[in-house]
Amino acid sequence: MPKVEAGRSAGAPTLSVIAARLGVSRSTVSRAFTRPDLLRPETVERVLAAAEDLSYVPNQAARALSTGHNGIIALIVPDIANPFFPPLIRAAQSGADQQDFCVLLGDSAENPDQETRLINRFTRQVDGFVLASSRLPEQALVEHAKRKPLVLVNRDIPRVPRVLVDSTAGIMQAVAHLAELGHQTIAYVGGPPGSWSDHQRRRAITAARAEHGLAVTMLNAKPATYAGGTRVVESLLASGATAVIAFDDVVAHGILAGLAERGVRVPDDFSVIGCDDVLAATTYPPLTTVSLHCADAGGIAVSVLLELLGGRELGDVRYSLDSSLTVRGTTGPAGSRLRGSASLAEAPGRLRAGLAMQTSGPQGS
Amino acid sequence: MPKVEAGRSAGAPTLSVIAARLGVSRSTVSRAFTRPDLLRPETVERVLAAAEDLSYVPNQAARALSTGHNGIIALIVPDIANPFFPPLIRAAQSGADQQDFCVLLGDSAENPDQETRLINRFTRQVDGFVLASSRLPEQALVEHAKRKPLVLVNRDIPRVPRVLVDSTAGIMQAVAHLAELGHQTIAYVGGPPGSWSDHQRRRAITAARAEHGLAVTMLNAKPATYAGGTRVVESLLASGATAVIAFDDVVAHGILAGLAERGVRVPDDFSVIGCDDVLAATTYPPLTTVSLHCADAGGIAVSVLLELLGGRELGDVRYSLDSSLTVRGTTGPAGSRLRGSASLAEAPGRLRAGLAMQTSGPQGS
DNA sequence: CGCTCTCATACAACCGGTTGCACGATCAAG
DNA sequence: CTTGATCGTGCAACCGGTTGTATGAGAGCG
Repeated sequence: MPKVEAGRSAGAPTLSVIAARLGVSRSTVSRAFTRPDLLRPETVERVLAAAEDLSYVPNQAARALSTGHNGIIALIVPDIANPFFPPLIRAAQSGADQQDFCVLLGDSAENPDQETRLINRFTRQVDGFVLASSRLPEQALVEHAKRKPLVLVNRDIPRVPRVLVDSTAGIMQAVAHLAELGHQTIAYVGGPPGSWSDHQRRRAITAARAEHGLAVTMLNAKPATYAGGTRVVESLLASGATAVIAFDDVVAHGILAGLAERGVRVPDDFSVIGCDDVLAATTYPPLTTVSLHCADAGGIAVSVLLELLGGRELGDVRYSLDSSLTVRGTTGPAGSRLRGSASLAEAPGRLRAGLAMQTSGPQGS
Repeated sequence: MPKVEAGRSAGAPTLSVIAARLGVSRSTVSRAFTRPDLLRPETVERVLAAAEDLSYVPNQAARALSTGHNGIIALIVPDIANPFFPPLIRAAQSGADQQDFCVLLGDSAENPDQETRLINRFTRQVDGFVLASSRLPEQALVEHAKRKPLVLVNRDIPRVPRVLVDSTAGIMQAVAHLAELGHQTIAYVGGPPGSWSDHQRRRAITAARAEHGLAVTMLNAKPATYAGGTRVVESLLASGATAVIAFDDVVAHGILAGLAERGVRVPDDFSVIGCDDVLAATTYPPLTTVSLHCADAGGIAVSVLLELLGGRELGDVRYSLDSSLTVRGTTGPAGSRLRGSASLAEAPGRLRAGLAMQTSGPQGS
């Protein structure tokens, strides 16, 4: 069995080998691949046949060296395991692939320093960047954008190409939906600090609150994970809310679990709305959530980047993808919560106090 | 604002620029980075300072051309969005990063042709491959392994380095667990054709069945997704089983949804066990599942690959990671299923027949 | 004081493609 | 039959590093 060499592959044939074999020059062989229109069709034919025969694969490093582009773009996300990203990554990879680009993936672990490290490392080998939900300060991003073509996802910085998954409309619909169901006090459980999406959602909720005359308690899942969602349930119930909008589907599921543990039934006693619509397919009842086009964002970001690489002048690019509420099974009419008493029996003092307060308030529908 | 050039970055300084500026030769500059021990410390100092000053970044393509290695490894998975993979990908990326390697990610969409395309495309730019759950025929993989260093995850091919997430132990425990709970007829809902994991799980179940004297119905989720899981519920109930082991957590959740739709309560009426333990954090009650060390698999695969690239001779590498059952909330004692009659009331004819058959059989516990 | 020997650095070839330009052949038009 | 355009191909420089070898300066030694 032939041993595979570590560095350059064993007998990987080069242009010269093919050229020698055919008695033509290296440039002819090269052109057979890059500019076949300059060659006699028959010559192209011969070269390709020989290449095929030797299973020749052009050396991309050499090509990159002379042409100045590598055919690679970098995609950096804060957390691959966050279900928001895989669809985005997949779309990005597929879009890149269609135009003969590869994707270098980086996971910054929600850590700006790590993100910077990755950017610096990748800079050597890629033609451009897509940074999804970057946690870097605006100034740093502007700086990087000057050095290499760069497209942001879910960061809104003027004059830096960006693709935004805009949850405003969906969140507004979510609030309206809860209002229609008769909820009067709701809560928002926020996400990680520095998250553009979180900011945007907070703003949307605040705006919608006025319109519908609701009381909104702002809480935070710390961290913004399933466990964080479960943990926040105590304050959530104490707040007197009868419905919650969560930063994302993961937190929403954590909240669902926390509610279930306390015997609070969903949607009978409490309504829960998620955000992202990436986990709908994993619970029963299925989660009412704000659907975003996160996969599209990945595809669009890549195509913008490739346009940029193609040298096109695009001006100030700012794509905004809209959103809408998808009503499924975790939202229902308000006012029935006090029937379920299991939660009261088991509830700790603070929770009970919260419920008592709630009782004295006005009850809708 | 300085325009960023498409191809090679605007004024990206090269070795020569630094060399000229310092009045030294290019090789000296180069060695300041690669072999500083050959230079006078003071010289190294000066070079590094100048490099820093000009924010010099070595051109990886040029480096790759002369050294023969790119500092990139490829990782190809069948489906990024399958929650089994993100932890694996993250571990792989992080492991690679620690040794100054980058990861090119490919998604084959469960399609062997696409997988081959990606491999061929990537071959130009990477030093080696990690193929996770490859859908390629054994022969093709052996062939590829001859050309480039390659490590498989969840494919067991002699003389090709491989890391296996072995679910046998966990599945055995799962069957034992169900037997202890008094289940006598159980079902296995299998995964995608060609999946090594599915094969392995089938074998484990078959082996365990004999030991515990259980009847096992083999079913298939088509496709092996949430929707497929939901769809298989009808035949599942018709089979007379009172518990099911699903190919993976996603299918298990689909089954949970399908059961819930029919009013079959879990775990009171029916027990469900998943596999992978990657989605436990998304339902209530939390899923009883077979825990695998999928993240570890990614990390190990990468470190094996890097050892290979380092030129180490490792012999026939075959890592096997074990598994175990994690009991959570979706499994319970058998025998109570017939109490829940909602499902009977709504059940279509075939389902009812299935239940009738079941009734005539022996009932445990 | 001259001769090694060592050390730091310079020179130049090379990695494997790409590409502007030159050259010779072919062919049509004058 | 000459002339000039056109076409196909070869030549050679170049991309930006790496690395084996040559060179020169200075230290150590007799």
